Amino acid sequence: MKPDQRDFIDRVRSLVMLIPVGKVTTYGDIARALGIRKSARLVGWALGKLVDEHPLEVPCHRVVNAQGLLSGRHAFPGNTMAERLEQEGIPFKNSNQIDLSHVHWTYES
DNA sequence: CAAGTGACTAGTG
DNA sequence: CCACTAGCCACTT
Repeated sequence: MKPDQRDFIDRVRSLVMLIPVGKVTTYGDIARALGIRKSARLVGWALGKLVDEHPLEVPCHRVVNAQGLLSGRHAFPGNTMAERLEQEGIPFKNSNQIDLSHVHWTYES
């Protein structure tokens, strides 16, 4: 793997580690925090790598798309993503969509 | 090298 | 609210 890709993945990892328990953020929010607003797809790509490399220490399940849909649920075994969110008290609208309005966390400070 | 496909999003009608 | 689009870039075919 290329060094710049390695760096990108590591930067995504450090940002994902900041998401508080019981809160979630979106691919676009992470992309904005990295200064690459238009490349939200790459954040999803990086998360896929992270769930392979650090399935337990990086809370990749706390990242959903801008509509609250669990678009990454297939990268986890079985129903792990929804189970972890449920465990943390995230309010669901239905089986694969959460209610972002009360638990949406961002990097603005 | 060309074209299709995503863990995406904001804009437009 | 839904459908469609452009922009994005790694990866596969």
